[in-house]
Amino acid sequence: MSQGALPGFRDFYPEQMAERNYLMKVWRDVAARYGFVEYDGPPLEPLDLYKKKSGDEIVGQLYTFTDKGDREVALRPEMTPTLARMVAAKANALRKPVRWFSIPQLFRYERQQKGRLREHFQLNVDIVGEISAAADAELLAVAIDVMRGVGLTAADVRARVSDRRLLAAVLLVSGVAEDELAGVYGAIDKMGREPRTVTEDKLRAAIGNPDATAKLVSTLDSFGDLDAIGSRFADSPDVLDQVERMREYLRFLAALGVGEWVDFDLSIVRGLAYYTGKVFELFDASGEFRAICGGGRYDDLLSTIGGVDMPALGFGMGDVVLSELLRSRRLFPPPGRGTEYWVAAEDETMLADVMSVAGRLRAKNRSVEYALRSQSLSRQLKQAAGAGVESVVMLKRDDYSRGNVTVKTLSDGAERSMTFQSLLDSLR
RNA sequence: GUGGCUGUAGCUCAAUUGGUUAGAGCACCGGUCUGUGGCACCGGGGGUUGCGGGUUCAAUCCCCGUCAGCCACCCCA
Repeated sequence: MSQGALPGFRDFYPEQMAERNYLMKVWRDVAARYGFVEYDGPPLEPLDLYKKKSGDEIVGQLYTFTDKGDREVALRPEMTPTLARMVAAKANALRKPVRWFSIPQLFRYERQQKGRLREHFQLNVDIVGEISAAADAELLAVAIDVMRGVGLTAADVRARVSDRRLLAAVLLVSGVAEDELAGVYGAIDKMGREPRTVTEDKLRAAIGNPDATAKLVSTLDSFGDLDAIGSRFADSPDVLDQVERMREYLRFLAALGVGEWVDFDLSIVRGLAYYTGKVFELFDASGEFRAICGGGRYDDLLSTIGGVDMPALGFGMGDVVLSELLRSRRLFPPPGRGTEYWVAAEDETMLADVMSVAGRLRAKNRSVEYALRSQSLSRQLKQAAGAGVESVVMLKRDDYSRGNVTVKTLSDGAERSMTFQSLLDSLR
């Protein structure tokens, strides 16, 4: 076996490159449809940029090294800190709200698994400077429209939405202490993937007040039902206020035409510590793959990183899981047509004539190939068929000396004789 | 980083429960069909059986290590 790429890194052969280009085109088209403009930043950043946001423990999961100028640097594991820096630097000059997107290649030093490599491309879409839930709805609609753009339906993919503030209100009203919230978040985040008894044990361990635990456990069944949450906590103004905000969000999503993709699910927490409000994840409905996309509101990050107080929200959608899903559903488009014309000569001494014809066709913006050495006509046609060209321009010695060529259509074998000039004239 | 499963040509798989020059199909390259392709036929390249060690008269097959892949944990981009 030859040694392949480094673990978790990919070689993109033409076939995979076509898939990657297709996906990126959909990403760009959909983002543009919503008025987002593309930006990019450096793939290498100061290590401090990530420490500032996530603390020192994140360093173990990054590609880091000391450069020749003695700087601690890291390959970017995510785009948001870079975005925050860039926006903060020009905060006053930018028209608000900022609607930017990017498709960075990101790196993470972790053991690879299906759907999770050490390198991937990720669509990042962010809105900065807008607190309205309309912005949250707009953001999720972009992610869902990408699903539509690649041919997936609301039966294939579900968007699960929640809000940190609603969850916090429910927990606090139930009697969970402020400093216990983080531990409870962890247990709730996993409740969809673990037996209920495990979740209950974790809650008991995380919460000091037994009454609070009992109340919470009895509420878990209602986590997917916003109305049930509302009626269960009807005596809590804090919860009701958040329930009403969630209803507004869901109304906006329906207005944007993506309501049928969305499920309310209070157990969506998202791991990142910086999310402050609405959060969402996109999953394939069969549960076969990892999350396709995750995002939400992170109103405090700009001030943490850039020293500018601006509300912000965004999502990341990686190419790995989505590509796996599209491959399994056979949704990648068939390879596009490659070369249009193949120039072949009946006479093996005519290679220079072949090149001349190819050159003039290329000057007309046509893609043209030919055998790079003199070969039998049989051989040339075989190569033309292998290359998948539509037409072969055949040069026969006597004919060509009078300015004539024969154009053969490979699909039906039909041949037409014409002057080369008329062929050129027919091409705009 | 921890644990489990797996590892034979580019791909999919064989190889009498250790037995001697590791095979086939597809793919690729070339040839014939006496200069018009996709068919058919013929031929060719390509494996130190992931790598290293051990047991044995003998290892693709058994044991250990290592690397890689897959899965779970961790963690989430």
